[in-house]
Amino acid sequence: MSQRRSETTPTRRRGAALENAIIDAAWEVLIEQGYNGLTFEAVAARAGTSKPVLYRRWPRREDLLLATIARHWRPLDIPDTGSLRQDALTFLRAVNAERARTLILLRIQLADYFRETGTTFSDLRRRLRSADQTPPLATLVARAIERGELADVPRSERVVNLPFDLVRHDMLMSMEAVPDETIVEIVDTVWLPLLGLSPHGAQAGH
Amino acid sequence: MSQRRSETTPTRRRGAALENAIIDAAWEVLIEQGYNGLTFEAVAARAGTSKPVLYRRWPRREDLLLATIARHWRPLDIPDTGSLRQDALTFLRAVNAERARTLILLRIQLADYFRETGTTFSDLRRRLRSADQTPPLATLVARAIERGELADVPRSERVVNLPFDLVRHDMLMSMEAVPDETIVEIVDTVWLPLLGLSPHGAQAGH
DNA sequence: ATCATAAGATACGCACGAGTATCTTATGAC
DNA sequence: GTCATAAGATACTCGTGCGTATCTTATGAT
Repeated sequence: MSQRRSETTPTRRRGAALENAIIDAAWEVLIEQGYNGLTFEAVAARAGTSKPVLYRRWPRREDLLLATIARHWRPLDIPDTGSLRQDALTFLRAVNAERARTLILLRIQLADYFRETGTTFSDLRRRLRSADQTPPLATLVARAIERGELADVPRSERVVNLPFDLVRHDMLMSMEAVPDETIVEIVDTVWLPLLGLSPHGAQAGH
Repeated sequence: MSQRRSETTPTRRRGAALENAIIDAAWEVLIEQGYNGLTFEAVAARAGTSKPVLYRRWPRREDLLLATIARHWRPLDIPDTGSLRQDALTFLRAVNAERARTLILLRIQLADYFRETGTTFSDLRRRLRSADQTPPLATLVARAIERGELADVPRSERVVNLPFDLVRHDMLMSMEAVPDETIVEIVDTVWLPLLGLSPHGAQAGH
């Protein structure tokens, strides 16, 4: 339902309150209608304001789009549970949670934007990150090596990042959350064996 | 350049010649402009014809879209080189070749269509396939077991289909062909070890 | 030669959204 | 209380495409 002011309280929003309402509206429209549905008209209506208000702040659609995404882009915490398996499961479940999943699915939601601008999802990620970051799974593996849980041998990035790539693959194919059993299977029957670990001591994944 | 007839040869196309020209034009527009760019106006212009000609054959945009995809949907041959590794490399390289890759990337090109219709890429695949098919990698693994190259033990679908999922993941992320070294790495450092094989006897991948 | 069919061209009314102009008036600084 | 600023509303021109109506005429069957 529109946040348009009711007639009995003709209060005009200003500053951060107004801009937050617009950015929130833009995010909702983007997620529900995709990039092509993200129009000034639709966002203004959803935010209960009017087009000149948006044009004054974001003269181009790309400006509005990037401001919207930047507001919702937050890196995930990297877990430290004491066990590589538990670290990986915790992290992948966080990736699969609604907020993080939605950001991954931007790869698809913004396909027309990438084509139109000749940019890529990686370009967008680089633009939004303050600095280069170690991939989270590389950090988890490094900690496991420190704990003596894993042998300190060279491993390809492909193998280290494997569970994240597989979870992301399933998300991109289904556009939905990945079942928890799938996350457990990926870690237990694919990743840990490849790393030279067995899930022998694994407890129930819940 | 449009296939519109030159004035010196005012020949009107009919039947298959006309329909093939339209479907070819539709495919080009779809691949270049995405689903939203696939308009009757754009396709008619590209095909060198006019909108009534399209509307007479395909009254709805979805009709035109599905006819276009059906014309280009062809299953890949499953290789039989005598070696699981070589079978997998050959198959994945075919997947990575332009025609097959383009069909995989429809997952992204048609994102707005799927959202609008509440359907999925899997629905589309089911609709286009004459019958349920064994996933190609399952066939390759079955043949390796028959040759005695692999132990005959139960294996999860996840593990069997892994290299295809990883190649597809990289394609969806980059919207481009996957480097050949990546395909070799996926087979040699991820898949074969998981299956209990070593690429020891592996020759150069070319 | 005749003729039914349909290709191709063009125009039309309509819907939708971009982007801007214009207006009223709420609002917060002073 | 005054006043500059901008929120919100509304209207406008323009561009684009939908889907259909109308027309001319090429074409292949007869």
